Amino acid sequence: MQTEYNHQQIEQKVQKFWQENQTFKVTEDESKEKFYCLSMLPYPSGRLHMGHVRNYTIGDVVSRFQRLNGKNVMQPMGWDAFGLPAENAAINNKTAPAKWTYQNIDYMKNQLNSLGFGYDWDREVATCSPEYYRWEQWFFTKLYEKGLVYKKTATVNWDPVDQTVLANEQVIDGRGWRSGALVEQKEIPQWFIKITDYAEELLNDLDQLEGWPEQVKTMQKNWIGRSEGADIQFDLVDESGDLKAAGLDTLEVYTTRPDTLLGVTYVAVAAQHPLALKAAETNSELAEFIEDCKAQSVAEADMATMDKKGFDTGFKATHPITGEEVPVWSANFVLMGYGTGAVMSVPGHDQRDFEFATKYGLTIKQVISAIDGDEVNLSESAYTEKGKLVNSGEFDGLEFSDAFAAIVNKLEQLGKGNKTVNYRLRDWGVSRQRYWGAPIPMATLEDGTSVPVPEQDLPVVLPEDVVMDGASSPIKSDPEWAKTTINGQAAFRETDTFDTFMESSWYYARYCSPQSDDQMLNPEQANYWLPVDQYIGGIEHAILHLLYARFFHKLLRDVGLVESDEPFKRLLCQGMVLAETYYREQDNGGKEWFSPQDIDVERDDKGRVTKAWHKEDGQPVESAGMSKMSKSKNNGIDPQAVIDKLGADTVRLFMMFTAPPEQTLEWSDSGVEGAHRFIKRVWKLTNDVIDAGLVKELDKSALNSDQKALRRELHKTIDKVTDDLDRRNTFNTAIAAVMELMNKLAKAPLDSNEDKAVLFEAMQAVVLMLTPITPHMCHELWQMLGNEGDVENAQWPTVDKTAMVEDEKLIVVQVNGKVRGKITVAADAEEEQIKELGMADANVARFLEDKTIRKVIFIKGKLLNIVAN
RNA sequence: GCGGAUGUGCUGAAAUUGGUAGACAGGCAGCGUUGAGGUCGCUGUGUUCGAAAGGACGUGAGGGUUCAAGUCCCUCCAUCCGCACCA
Repeated sequence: MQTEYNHQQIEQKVQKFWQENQTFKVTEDESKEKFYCLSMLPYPSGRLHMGHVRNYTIGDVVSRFQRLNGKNVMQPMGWDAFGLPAENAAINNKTAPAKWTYQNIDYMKNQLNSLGFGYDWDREVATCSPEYYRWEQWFFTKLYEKGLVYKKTATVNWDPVDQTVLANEQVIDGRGWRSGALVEQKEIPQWFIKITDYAEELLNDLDQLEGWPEQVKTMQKNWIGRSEGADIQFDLVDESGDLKAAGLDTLEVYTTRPDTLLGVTYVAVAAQHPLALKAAETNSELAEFIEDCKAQSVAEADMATMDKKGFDTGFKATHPITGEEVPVWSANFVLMGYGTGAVMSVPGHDQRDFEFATKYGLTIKQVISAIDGDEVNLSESAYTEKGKLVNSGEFDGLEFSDAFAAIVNKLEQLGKGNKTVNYRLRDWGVSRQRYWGAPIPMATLEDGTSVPVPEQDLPVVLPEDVVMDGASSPIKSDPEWAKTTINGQAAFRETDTFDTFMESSWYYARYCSPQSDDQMLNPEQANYWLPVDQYIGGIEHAILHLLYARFFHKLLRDVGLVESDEPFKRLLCQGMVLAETYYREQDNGGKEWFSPQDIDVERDDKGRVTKAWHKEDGQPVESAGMSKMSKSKNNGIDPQAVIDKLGADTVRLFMMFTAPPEQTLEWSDSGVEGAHRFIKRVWKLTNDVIDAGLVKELDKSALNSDQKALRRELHKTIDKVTDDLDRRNTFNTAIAAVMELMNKLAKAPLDSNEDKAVLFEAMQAVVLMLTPITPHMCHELWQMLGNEGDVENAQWPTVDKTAMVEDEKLIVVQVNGKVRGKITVAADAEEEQIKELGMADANVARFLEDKTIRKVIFIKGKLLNIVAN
């Protein structure tokens, strides 16, 4: 008796079953191999978007696959609940950020359940809850005690109209997004964590991460940016002694090219450098230049592309080796907050210095010549290759590494410098001047000293019942909130909050003991589960989040909470989800964007889109191709609508089939429908096999050759799918293999007992193989096939190696590398025999006519290439 | 600008170790089922020459290594991601 495939009924029923049976609840079990599968936790923005659906589908497929393979699988989920959007929503909707956040969490949790993800919800964590962030605050005070936390001034974007600090994304073309005022750079004191103390280890331990994509490791390596160079001191010419009195009589610079030291023709300092400020006291033009630099972005991308500008401070520095005087300039591309705020300039051999020197008429001196003796031309650009020294006195003729060593040695003798290792990585600034974040557990005593909030006073709770006025943080504008006493002394709390990267840097560890209320982590539980076996998230987190989380793990290790060195064994970075974009030009030159769901298209006989128009008004629209689903282009597809219409299994299947996980995925309505058709075909074939009468016992010796061939296909498919899901993470090819098998199964006869037994074996395996991807349907089909127990607790199918043995092989025959024939030979045929058969092929023979055979290449079981002329 | 990736039919893609390019799907076309539409099933579908057999060409562009290159090497182009306060 056939039953109709009804996704709503099935999915609701199965989801209820999972919930009632707590199917995905896990505890530590030493008798089983553990598998910790983690997807990056979402920001509760209101509704799930397709990017979430893709990310979490991958995680759920991996989890269910590992479970079928007998592992004790933990798959938790939580909420990265602090952040800027809650503040914006609060201002717009006149609600408190906390209320908005909790409502979103409720809604999105339901959505996650409607997609059938197998989470252990008992481990749920919301990072905005005091039970969570109290441990982050505690940990921060531990780091403070260990000397890993310090305070220094750093630059922020300041909106002078709204009187508020802006995030980089709130600065558009140099102006505040709400006020439109020109944004200024402002220096304010902020807390930093010394990630640079761990730079070496963060770099070296990348080698341990065999399960990480090379590209991510490379990006991290470049980000950390270890370099070997030298710190070099330039004394300033200080006849009056004023500079010495002000402590400004030397400049220290770092360079990776000490071999070019003799080519230094000037030194540049940041606009905010004390030396520049001192010079500006008596030079109003310089003061103006420094003022202009305040309006300039400090983002690396802007720094690299902006106009290089500078101004002569009038000071002179003495070259540490030659004793020559070189001018000291102030330059907009030197940052006060990075390194020493000063650089030496070698315009002959550094492109940026070259452009600067050319612009301001500074001396350009060649000190490097090409090793191959080619002429070095410094009229158009700098010569940045490493080469042989010239015009460098006693160092002439040395090549890079000898020159490096000799010059550093000389500097050491003179007491003017030394060899150092430097990192591009900067310390982690964790202060944010915002309300919706974890309060930084520090306070200032009346004498101005900073102290950590004592453990018994934690957590410092963020008040949740607040009104946002759009400018100042409620805990900053309330004068009472900051007042406190620390160890009996009056003090003011820190009103800045933590960078939200703090919360996401240790949540993976908290999931192991989420309810622990006497310590940050329960080390026993943490060490059972950690490290995470498979971590899945967006490539956009490849550097910052993953680096901070790796750093935190090492910090947790060093306070004795975890044993491992690295948090994430294997990493998968999934690509973005794209959709078509359509627009119409508007009178004001802007574009009006239309949802792809409101557009109809016409195609030519090749299937190419020739015309597109809006469904409602019938008027044409322009296509702007595929781009990332976004509000600004109005091309987001709401997952909920698709789940309601076609079911969660269909959405999951489409997501996993359409592209390999690390590539971008293009949304396609017809593709989704195709996925739905496949699901119905599996449903129907299983029902056909059941209706024909189930034969569960298979007598392998009674099979005819077609039946044997079908079993061979089956076991080859199991073999491939297992490898694709386990080692390769190529879910798309795994599904394609099952589809191919299904096409063959659907055409197979279902008459004899042997037919039925083979089909039963095959459908059992198909259902198991699809269970990770379309779990609702498979749960139901597994029961309909008469199995005892639930598919969630079943065993992944095993490969019958004997069924895979082939007695014939197809050999491709090439002449001079081009395919001219294909022959089928016995699997155990000898090379000589295959050569004979190959040359005997009529078409092959035709191409060998009148030619002499020079060489024959034979690749066993695959190919024969006859080289002839 | 720097760093990382991607580029294959009409479209999404496959080719795992240098060995049959285009599996699997979508679209389109045709046939069947149906009163019709939809559904469902079947067939065809890289370009080009040819009645066919079969041939030539073809993996962003150009060059190279090799018996053999989508895959390795060099140069270039285009697109996407990250660049430290969005998450």
